[in-house]
Amino acid sequence: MTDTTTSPRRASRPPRAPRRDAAENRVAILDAAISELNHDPDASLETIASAAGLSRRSIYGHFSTRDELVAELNDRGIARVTAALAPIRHSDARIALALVGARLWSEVEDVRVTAQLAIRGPRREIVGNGLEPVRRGVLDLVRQGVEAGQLRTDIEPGTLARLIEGAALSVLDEAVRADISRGEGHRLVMLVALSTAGLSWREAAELIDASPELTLAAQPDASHHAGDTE
Amino acid sequence: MTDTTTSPRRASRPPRAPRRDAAENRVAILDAAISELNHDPDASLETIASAAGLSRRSIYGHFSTRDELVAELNDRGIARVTAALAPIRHSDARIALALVGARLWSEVEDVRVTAQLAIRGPRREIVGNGLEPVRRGVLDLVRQGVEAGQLRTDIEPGTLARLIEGAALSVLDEAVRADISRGEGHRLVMLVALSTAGLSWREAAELIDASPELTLAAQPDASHHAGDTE
DNA sequence: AATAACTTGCACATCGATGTGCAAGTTATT
DNA sequence: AATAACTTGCACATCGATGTGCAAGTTATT
Repeated sequence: MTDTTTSPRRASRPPRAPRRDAAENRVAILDAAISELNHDPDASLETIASAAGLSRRSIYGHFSTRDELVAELNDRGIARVTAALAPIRHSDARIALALVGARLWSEVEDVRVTAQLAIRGPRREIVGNGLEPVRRGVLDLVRQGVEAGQLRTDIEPGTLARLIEGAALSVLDEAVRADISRGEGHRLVMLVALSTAGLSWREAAELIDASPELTLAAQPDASHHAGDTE
Repeated sequence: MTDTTTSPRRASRPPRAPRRDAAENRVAILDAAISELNHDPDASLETIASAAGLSRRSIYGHFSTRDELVAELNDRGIARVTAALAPIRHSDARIALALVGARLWSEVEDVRVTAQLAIRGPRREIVGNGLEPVRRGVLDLVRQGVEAGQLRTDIEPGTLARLIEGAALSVLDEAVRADISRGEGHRLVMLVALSTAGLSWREAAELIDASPELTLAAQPDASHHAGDTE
């Protein structure tokens, strides 16, 4: 049990601090869970545990139920997404939307589980609540863009916002499927977001290339092949 | 057991024909399964049975295992998709792609389960095989369009084909979520497919409005199941 | 009206997964 | 070196779901 009793009992020796390896294992479990649940949303604790290099029993030392583990995953995902998207503000809604895609992309692995949980499955409603602020943000961007005459007006903003969200998700799916490089996926998700928003592919490319924020965002490391477009 | 023993035993009275209500129940089960699995891909047989107005036990009179039921659902879905998409051929790949979206849309309810199964979950590979021909078809269309200079060239055809597929799927998701009208969804799925393919929203609208095949396809009214095969 | 086809409800076996308790081992920390 | 923190393996209880057998009921069809 990792439970750290914070309440100091008087007239008793101070309890020893929790061990470091335990904390590492906790992280290992979370990482393994993310990875396994990406492949199969119903992966068992047994599967997750062994992917983390631990026994199933040990998981219960860190999370008292499976649901608690998943909830924690979800919270972290939401926190990351929120943190990544919060600072985005731009006079050009198109650029802002592309940025949303780009930032999301850089969180792919960790965020995908959350996204999936939020969209499908019986808990959709409950889990999705945490993402509400993010969705509102995207919706606001869409509205802003529509008013500025930069985005399509043939689809109702609310719907459009969700479609953009969905389009971005398919890029994440494709990324997992085809093991896309970081740089490639980065550009891809921006292109798709802009396309869904109504731009032609040439307009999208132009916008991205002309905008320093967007090209810069592509740099942050290319763990795979950094190779430019062929 | 619905098992119709076709082998005629000599020197015995001909076995009575299977009853009609049994066939109806079978259909009811399939329909209920489609509907329930749309909400929760892991819906139990109990849930499906009661949605069909039958007892769980009765399902085993029609399907010997749960997997068999799901497999049948899947086969039907594939058959319908294949049948709906096969006749599509058009000199303009853009129109053909929009048609793909439109035809898919008209099968929404029945097809969504199949699509989900094909994309997510541990059986992805296996289930997806049946859709291979369809996917090749879309890929061919994309290639055709790229060669004709009608579609975007900044995304590799294979990837683009899957992204279009994914975009269409999000419309289906949105449809279930927001209970979109048939006519609206019809147009939506075409717009999104074309947008993902690289057209600007104005180009897409123009193309759709100028093309009789596409506008006509929108008509087929809101009548539900036009009548099951056989 | 007779009969086969079907449905239902119950009891039961089985499976995979979750979650607990405990004793015996390891390992980080003091 | 001592000790608390942690992990492990086992046994066990429980749960929800699948699948079967069977006897007793219904209902379509002849």
